[in-house]
Amino acid sequence: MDLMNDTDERDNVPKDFIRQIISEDVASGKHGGAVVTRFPPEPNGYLHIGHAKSICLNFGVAQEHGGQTYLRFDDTNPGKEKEEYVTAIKDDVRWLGYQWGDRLTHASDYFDRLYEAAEQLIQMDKAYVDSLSAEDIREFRGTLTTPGRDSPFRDRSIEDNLDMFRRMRDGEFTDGEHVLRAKIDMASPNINMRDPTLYRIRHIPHQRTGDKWCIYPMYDFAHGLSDAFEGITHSLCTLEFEDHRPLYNWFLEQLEPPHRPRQIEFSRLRLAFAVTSKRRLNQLVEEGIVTGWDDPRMPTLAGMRRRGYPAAALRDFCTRIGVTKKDNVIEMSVLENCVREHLDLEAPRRMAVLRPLKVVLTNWPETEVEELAAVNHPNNPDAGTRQVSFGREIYIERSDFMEDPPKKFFRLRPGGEVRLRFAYIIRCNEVVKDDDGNIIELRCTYDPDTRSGSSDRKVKGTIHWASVADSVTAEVRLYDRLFTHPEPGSSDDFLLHLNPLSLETIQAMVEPSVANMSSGCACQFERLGYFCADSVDHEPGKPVLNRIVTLRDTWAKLEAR
RNA sequence: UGGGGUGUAGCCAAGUGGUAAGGCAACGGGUUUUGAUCCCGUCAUGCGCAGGUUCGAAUCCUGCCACCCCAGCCA
Repeated sequence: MDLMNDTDERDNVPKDFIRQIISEDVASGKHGGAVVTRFPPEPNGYLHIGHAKSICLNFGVAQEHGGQTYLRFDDTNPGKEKEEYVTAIKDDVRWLGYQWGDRLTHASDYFDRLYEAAEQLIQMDKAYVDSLSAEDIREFRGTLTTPGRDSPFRDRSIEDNLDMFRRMRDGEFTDGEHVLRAKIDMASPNINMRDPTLYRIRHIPHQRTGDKWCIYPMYDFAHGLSDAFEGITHSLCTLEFEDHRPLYNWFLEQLEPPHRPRQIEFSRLRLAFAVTSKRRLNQLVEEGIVTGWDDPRMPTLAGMRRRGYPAAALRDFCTRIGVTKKDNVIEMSVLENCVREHLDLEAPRRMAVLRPLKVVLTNWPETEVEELAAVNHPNNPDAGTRQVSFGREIYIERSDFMEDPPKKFFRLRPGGEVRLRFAYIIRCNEVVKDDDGNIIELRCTYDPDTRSGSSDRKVKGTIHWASVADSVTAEVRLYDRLFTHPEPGSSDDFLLHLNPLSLETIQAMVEPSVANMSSGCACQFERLGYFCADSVDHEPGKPVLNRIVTLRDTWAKLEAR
C-alpha cells in the first residue's frame, strides 16, 4: 500500500542542476514551456536500482512541470532483446509509481522514418556505404592519440551509395559485408565523430518487426532522432554519453527535424557492494545461483519489490541521493534507511519467534487461555488493535534467554524477570536441559498483577513471544542484504569473491494473523526486523516470509564492544 | 602523450563574491511495554593542491595534481 502523497513528494525535490536548466527553459518559454522526457531502456534485462534513478528523474521532472514522459524501448539490436524484458520493465516502472499513458513507444516504431532519414543523409552526401571489414574499420579509425584515415569507399557517388544502401536493405548482402556510415571527420579528436556507423546488416528477426528488416540502426542514429520524433525537450542520459552529444547534435543539425531536443548528462548511481552490471546479473540467473531476476537477493526492482521495499522508499532514495555529474558510490545504509523509514510508518507489527524456546508458566491454570489486546502500531492508534491468545505454554526467542549473561543483557536470565510484550512480567525459575546439556525448556511464573496496561511495574526488558497452542508455523527466509561483492568497483571474478549467500530458511512460530498477509505486504516482527510475504510459493495459511530489512541490532553492537 | 568530464566531511549533497545547509553513517544523552521508533546534542577555522585578484574567495584568475569516460557493425 502506497500512502505517499505525490504532491508532497514533488514539492520536496531539491533543485539539482537538471531541474534548474529545465526550470529556466520553461521560464524562458523554450519549447513553448513544455517538458517532455523519456525513459529509454534496452529490453535486454531487468531494471535494477540504478535505473530507478533515471526513472524517477525523467518521470519526476516532467510531473513537476505538468509535462509528459515516454517509456521508449530502445530495441535497435535484435538478438539481445526479448519481449519478456519488455513486460518486466513495464511492471517495474508501473510499480515505482509512474504512468506513461499512451506514450509507450519503441525505437523500432521509427524504423521507416529512420531509414528515410538515412537516405536523406546519403542524398546530402553526408553518409556513405563502407565495405571495409569490421577489423579494417577499427584499423582506419586510428587511436585516442592518432587521427583516423578515410576509408577507400568514402568517395562513392551518391547514386552508388543509394543503390548499395537499398541493396543492403533488400537483403542482398550478408552480415558484416557493408555498413552505412556518417561522413563527418576521420581526424576528429572525438572518436565518436570519426564517421560513426549508422546502419549494420543483421539477418536476425526482430522481436517486433519480424523479418521486415535486415538492417538495423545504431544507437546514436536512432536515439536523437527518436527523441526528435517524440518531441522530447530534455533527453537525460548518463555521463558516458557526454562524448556522444556532438554527434547527437550533428544529426539534428543535418536533418533539421521540427523538434530539437537537448541532451543533458548526469552521473549514474552506484550502490556500494551491489552488482548492477546486466552481464553479471544475467550470469547469476543463467547459472542458477539465484532463482531468477526477481530473487529477493537481486538488486533488481523486481527483487526489491519481492523483498517488500515500498516503491515510495525507492523514490525517496532517488531524491535523497541527488543528481550531479560527479562519480559517486552511495552507501547501502542510505537505501536501508529509506526503506526502514517508510516501513516504520506503515508496517503493522506482529509477533514471531524465529528460533523457539518453550516456556511453561507453572502458575498459569492448565487449560486457561486469555485474549490480550495488541496494538498494530505503537505510534499510530489508527492502525487499531488485534487479539492474541496467551496460555500456559509459550515460545520465546532462544536468543532472548541467556543462562550466564554478560552485564548489560536485560532480557531473560535464571532468576530474572522480563516483560512479555502485551502480556505479563514473568520470572525464570528453572532451566530444563536434555541429556546433552541443551536447554530445552524454561519453567517460569507470571505475575498476575502485571497484565499489560494495568501495571506500572517496570522491568528492563520486553520480549516477544508466540503461544504454543495458538501460533502457526511459517517458513521464513532470511535475506539480510542485497547480493554483493566485497569491493565496490571490483566486478571481475566476482563469483569467486562473492560473500556467502545470506539466505537461510527456518521454521518460525508466528501469530495466526500473519497467515493472512497478502504477498508483497510487509510487517514488522517486534524486535526482529521487517518481513514481507513472498510473492512466490505463497499459500494462504502457510506463510512464506522474507526478512527484508533488519532492525539495527543494538545488542550485537553492545556485545562487540 | 588526443578529446570529454569531475574534485566540498567516512558516503551523498547544497552553496553562483559576504564569512561552509541538509541527509546517511558515527559518537554521546533523554523518552519508551519492540535494546525499534521518537527527541536532543557532537561531528569541515575548512571546500583537490599552489599562487594571485579583492576589504572579503568554496565561488573570480593562473598553474598544477588526482580520478572517471571514449578507439562496438552494443546501448
